[in-house]
This record gives sequence, C-alpha cells and structure tokens, in this order.
Amino acid sequence: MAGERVETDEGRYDYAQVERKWQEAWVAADMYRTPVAGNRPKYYMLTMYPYPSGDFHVGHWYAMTPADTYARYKRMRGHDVLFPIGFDAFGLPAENAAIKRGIHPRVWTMGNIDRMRAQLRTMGTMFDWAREVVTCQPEYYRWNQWFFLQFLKRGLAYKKHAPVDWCPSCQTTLAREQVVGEDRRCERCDTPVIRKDLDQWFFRITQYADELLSFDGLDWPERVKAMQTNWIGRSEGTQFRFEVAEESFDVFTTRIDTLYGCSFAVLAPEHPLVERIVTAEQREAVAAYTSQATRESDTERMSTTRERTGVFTGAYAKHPMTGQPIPVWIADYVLVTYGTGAIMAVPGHDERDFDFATRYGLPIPRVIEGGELPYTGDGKVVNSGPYTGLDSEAAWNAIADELERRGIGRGTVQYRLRDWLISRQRYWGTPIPVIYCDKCGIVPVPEADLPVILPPDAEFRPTGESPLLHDQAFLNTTCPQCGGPARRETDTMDTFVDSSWYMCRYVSPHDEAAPFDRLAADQWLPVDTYTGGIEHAILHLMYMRFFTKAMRDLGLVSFSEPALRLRNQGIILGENSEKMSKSRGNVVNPDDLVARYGADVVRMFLMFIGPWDQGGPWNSRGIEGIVRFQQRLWRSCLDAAAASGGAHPADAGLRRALHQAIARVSGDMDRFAFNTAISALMTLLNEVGSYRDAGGNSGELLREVMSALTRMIAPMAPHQAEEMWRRLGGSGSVHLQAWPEPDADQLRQERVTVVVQVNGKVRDRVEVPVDAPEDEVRAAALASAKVQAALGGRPATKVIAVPNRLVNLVVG
RNA sequence: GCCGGGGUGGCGAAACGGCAGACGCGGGGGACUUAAAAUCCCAGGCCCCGUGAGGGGCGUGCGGGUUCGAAUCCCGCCCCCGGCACCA
Repeated sequence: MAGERVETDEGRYDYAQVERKWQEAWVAADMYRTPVAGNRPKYYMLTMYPYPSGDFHVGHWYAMTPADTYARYKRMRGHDVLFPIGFDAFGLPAENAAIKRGIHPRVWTMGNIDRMRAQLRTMGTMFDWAREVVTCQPEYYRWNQWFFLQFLKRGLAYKKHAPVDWCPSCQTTLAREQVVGEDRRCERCDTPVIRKDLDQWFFRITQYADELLSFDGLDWPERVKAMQTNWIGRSEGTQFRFEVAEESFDVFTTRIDTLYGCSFAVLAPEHPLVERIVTAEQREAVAAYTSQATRESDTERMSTTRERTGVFTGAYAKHPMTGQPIPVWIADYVLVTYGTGAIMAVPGHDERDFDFATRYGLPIPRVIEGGELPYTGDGKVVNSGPYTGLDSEAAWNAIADELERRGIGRGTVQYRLRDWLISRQRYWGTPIPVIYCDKCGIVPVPEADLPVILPPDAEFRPTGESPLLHDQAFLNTTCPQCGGPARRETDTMDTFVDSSWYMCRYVSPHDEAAPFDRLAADQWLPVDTYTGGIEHAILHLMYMRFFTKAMRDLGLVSFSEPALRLRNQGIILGENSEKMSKSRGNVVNPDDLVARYGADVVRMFLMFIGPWDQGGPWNSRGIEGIVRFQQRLWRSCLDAAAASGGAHPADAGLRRALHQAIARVSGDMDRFAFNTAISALMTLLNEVGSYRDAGGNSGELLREVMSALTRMIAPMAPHQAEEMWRRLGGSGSVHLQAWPEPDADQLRQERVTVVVQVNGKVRDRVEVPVDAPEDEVRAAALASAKVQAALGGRPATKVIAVPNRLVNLVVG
C-alpha cells in the first residue's frame, strides 16, 4: 500500500498516474474484500446488476457512482459493508447479437463481461469481486430451477392453457408486465404484441396481491409505490349470480348500490356460457360477432374511441331483486380476462353501459339522484324497492348483505394483476426443469438431477418454437418416475426469474448446497439500500418482492421485503436535452471522459449535476468546474502539508467552517444529496482560501482541515483522496479511516448576526453576543437608524424573536 | 379520467415556516502576460431613484387563505413529466 510519491508538474495534479497507481495498489492489497463476521453493524448496499451489453455508457456511471460513494461512506461510518456486483447475463440481446455476428451467446456475453469488469475498475469502485454472480452459469441458474421445483410443490408454479401475449419480433410469449402502453407493445423491441392461446408456465404472484400492496416500513419513492399499486389494481366489490333458465353466471361490480338500475347484462364474447344460452334465432349473429371480436387485435378492441358494439343472445336473466327478465348481450367492451368476464349493465350510472344502451335502445333507469345521466357519482338511492332513500354507501352495504343472506352473492376483491408468465420460447435462458411422460404426465426433474444444463451447441435462432425442441439429445430423456421414454420441457425461464433472488446469492455466491447460506443471509439480508433505474419499478422490483415473500413462506428467509430503502437515479440526457442515442449523435462516452478528466472528476461531476433522482442533460462545460475544484484541492493539500505557521486570529473562523462542513456533508450523504455534499466541500475549500488570503498559515490547523476534507471527499474521489491522505502524512488507506465527527464546541461563535425585520420585511442586520437575551437584541435592533426609519415613530406592538437568527418588530 | 412527481436567475441548482438564489457553469469587469492559455480578484434576480456611496419597490407557474413571517403549510386553478386505463 505504501505507494511512491507521484512527481507533479508545478503542483498540477496528475490524475492519470494517481488513479492507475491506486487502482493497482487496492487490488494488490485486496482492499474491498467483504468482512466475514465482523462485530460492527452490517450494511448491505446494492446497485442493480448490469446487463452485459458490451460497454458501459455514462448512464451506468451515473447509476453506480453514488452507490459506490454511499458504500464507502457507510464503511467509514463504522459499518461492515457488503457491496457486491454481478451480471444479468441471460436474455434476448445476447441471442440477437449472436445471430447478427454468428457467434455463440455465451461467447458474446462472457466477452462483454470481461470488458465491463475492466471498465468498472477504472471507475474506482469498491465492489467485492470475489462475490461476483453471473446468471448464465449453471452454478447460478441451477437454483432458478430449484426455486421452480419448490414453487411447483407449493402450487406457486403451474401450467395453464391461456390467452397470452406474444411478441412476433422476439418470437416468444411475454409476461403481462412486459407489454407496455395503450397500444400494447413489447417492452424490449416495441413491436405490438398479438394474442395466442398456449400452454405456458406461470408463477402465482396473485396469491400475494394484497401483501404486495403494503409498503409498511419501506423507505421507497412515492412514484414506485404508486406504480406498483396502480399495477396491482385492487377493487373491492360484490360478486353475485344471475340465473338464465337452467344456467347461471356471476358478475362483479363495484357499484352494487346501483343494482336496481341494471336493465341488461353483458358477457364477454369468449365467455363459455354464451354458447349454451344463445337462442336459435340469434346463434348466427352471435357466432359472427364472436369470431370477428377474437380476430381483432387488442389494440383495436381496447380503443376507447370506437363505438360500442354487441349482439343480443336472445336469452334473458332474472334480475335478483325485481325478478324482472333482463336481456343478456355479448359485447367486446367486457373483457374475459377481468373479474368474471360478465357484468351487470347500469346504463344510468356507467358511461360505457350508457353508450351501449343508447346505441341499442335499451332502457336507462335512474337509481341515484344527482346530475345528468349518466351520473356516476354517489347520492341518494331512488327507484330501488326497500332501499329507496338510503345514500349510496348505506345501500351498498344493505344490498350486499341481502345478496349474501340469500346465498347468491358475496363481497369480493378483484385485482388487475395477472399471474407471472415465465415461459419463453427462446434459447438463452434457464431450462424449465420439467419432464413430460406419456404415462406419468408432468414430472418435475428430481432435485438431485439439477442443474438441467442448457445445451451449449443448440441451434438458437428464433423460429417461434422453442429452440431446444430441435435438440434431440436435450429433448429426449427418460421419465424419472417410470423410466420410460419422455421429453423435456423446452421453454426457458423469463430472465426476470434470475434477478428476483440474486440479492440473496451474493451472501454466499459459491454455495453448492443451497441457493444461499442461511446464516450468511441472516447476517446480511435484507438489502439496506438498493439503487437502480425507475424502469424496473414494476417488473423487477415487484417480482423481487414476490420472490422474497415466497422464500419466506418456504422457510428460507425470515423477512418479507428484499430492500428496506430504495433510491432511483434519473436519466442522463445528451447535451441537447434529448435522450442519448447513436442516431442523435449526442452520446457521451465515459471511457473518453475518464481518459480526458480522470475517474474522480467524472464521478464528482455526475454527482454534482443535481439531485440524483432527477437526472438531466450532460454539460460538457460544467465539468470544467470540477476540474478546477480538483486542482484547487490538490494545491491546498500540498500547501497544508508544507505550512509551518503558528496560531492566527482567523483560526477560529476556519475551524468553525470545518465543523459546519462536517455536519452538513454528513447529513447530505445520509439523505443521498451528493450534489449539496460536494458544494459544502467546495465552500469549505473556499474558506481555506480566504483564511490564506487573510494571512493564516497555521500548519496544524491547515492539516487538520485538509485531513477532514480528504476523508470527506474520499467516497466521491477515492483516488485523489488516497493520494492526498499520504501527502498529509496519513498512514493506511484513507478508505479505512473513520469519518470525521462535527464538534459542537467548535461550532460556537462569540457573536452572531441577527436579522431585523419590521412587519416581516428585512430592514437591517445587527451583531449581538451569541444567546443574547431578547431585551438586548431588541435594544440593538431599535438602535439601528434603518429600523427607526422603517418604524416611522410607531411603537412595536409585538416582537417575535428567534434566538441568534432573527427579530421581527410588528407595528400597527 | 384516476394515481404519483415537478414548475425558483441566462443555465444546472440551494434554502429545519425565519436574510430567496448557497455551490457551480456561462457571460461581464479587472490583475498577471508582448499576447494567449492557466490562475487569481470584483460584481452578478428584475425594475426604479441617485453622478456616487447608497436607497426604494417587485420577485420562487396563477388566484386566494393561514401566519408576526410562506418557495416551504391549506384551498382552487394552469402547465410539464411519469404510471394506469372499456378493469365493470
């Protein structure tokens, strides 16, 4: 660790030499090995592991620099810190790139990982590489398979024939979460998805729908919580039965108070009952409508601007309250995938039902007072038999009670959340560990036979069928139960399975007996602070929460949430405030920046731009300010190392500025306000400059100040701080030093400046002894000519005094 | 439509209900230099008065309110960004 001194050119800081030297020294000293079973409090800092796309762009730097800075800060604050890294190495881009270049996805992926590891080292990050996790390796993905088998045993994994979303470009099914926007596009490639009916594997995330709505005890951004809450989409309502001759169907409604206003019912065209109740006269029209509705894409069907259409089935249901026959229609505005796939239509109090009734001449009764029809608000219930006169809420409860008493209805909760479709018809993923036997049916691969290895030589080009289907050696196997010939499942898992539990793998990344070691998990987990992009607000972050709850119910962990605190970085835009992209020509390459400015400057500038969750445009001139700061810092350091003067009248002021800075920077670091932490350090350095200008040259004080400043800047500029620490005579690594503590005594001043207001307007400032009694402050204020002028001879009727800050004189 | 986050100088931004604009960028003035770069110093919201030191008014998207005092809290709007949406 005892690095040689770097020769400097007339005091100019040579970042290239210093950074190279310390990066090598840190590796040699194994600086960032995670402590094993320390007696200091633990801190698990986690940043979302990157996808090995080939090169880090400046957005990765923006994401990772504060995470690294915070991990370093927590270590200096006395914690044992776990700060691991790995690669999210399965997934479509590897296949696509491999197809384009004719190389194997593994070769492409592992080559990228090598390059990205080197880039991460140039950032000066303190990742513990001994714990690196690469998800495309069998040592990792075997545990995906193991989890799948545990889920299967518990009914948390199941196979179902269902209408699913298919991306025609990626040639695979997708989870509902991977279909985005009003026009339902593939999250990855932006192609509109189509609907297919397929047998697919699902994880039963809906079992945790209610629990996923609770964020108690979590310090997560409001927008992430809101997005997940929206996505889960909980509605409380009533489910009840309509009878149609010998048949019946259930409907779900959130407005049971409007039941008397139900003048017809609507089934989704795909509803299984349609075929059984349709009358002979209507059969042809219904069949025509249904086949057209199924042929239409979701985009057309979901359009809110189109006319509502439907067809009468010829059947009548019995209104559960009035006993009146009401017509049963089919219409594509009722979705088979939500609720029961059937609704009671209340045209007087629902806009969609109103439009439909208007178009087809159905009656539109009013049962709630207020407004023009359709009136969708609450109010007094009318035309509702015995419930007439109640307000909506009372009627809601009373009608629901009656339905329940009569055994035809009950209060239920519906969620928009769907189970997580994990099957993918692609090559580069974890094989699903299931075997199909003609005799025994679906047979799980025995745990002892894991991992089911992804065959390295399969033809991986996408065809719409699973590539593994064409790999005979993989496909054909024997049944673990009867020993007869059998076939393997050829779909692979969604890569979001990999990232749902990787935070656990880091605690014991080489464990061969279990996905993770229970003792190590109890020591480190859950994650204390998790950082990453907002784009994962629903996908990864919800899946990870689901997995954690499932792991808890499997008895694997004792906590219910994976990460206690979440912080999302914003997006760094190009200099023209547009999204960075090659086609726009506004991409900022971090390697070029590091070559030109050094890692420390890039790190500091990215944190100085503004609040981290806000992102913002790159500013190639702004970075020069950080370069100047770096050089000033360096000169002040050399200066302090050489200073030999004694005590000076300005000492107290500088010492106070130091302790103010310590208090400020500590608070800013705690709350992830890196931009203001850096400005506080700049202010302190400016104070050092003023002290020198005033003639101060106390060697002892300057070294004390610069030592604290060096330690405070160490998490942000790790290389320069390490070099400065040596120049100031420090021993050991600066990164193993204790964070400076503010000293309240040093913050005390003899005299303070108090603002004097008259009627809330600032009129003057007076200097008084610290903690001066109110009388004295008031007297000083009244002694001011400016204050007297503002008072204009009127006496103060009221005096508000904030000690050491402000006095406000109120006149009539 | 529902939900969440925003709106402060030329720009990026600061500000436990208590001096709005810290810190930095850019531009302006000056020092050093033959000159430039680098570095350092000064001024720096807008408007008005004053030759000047200085003084006054206005000012945090808009309109109200609470308060001795509001960028900050409350009510009602406008605009921008993000999420959800024929979800019954």
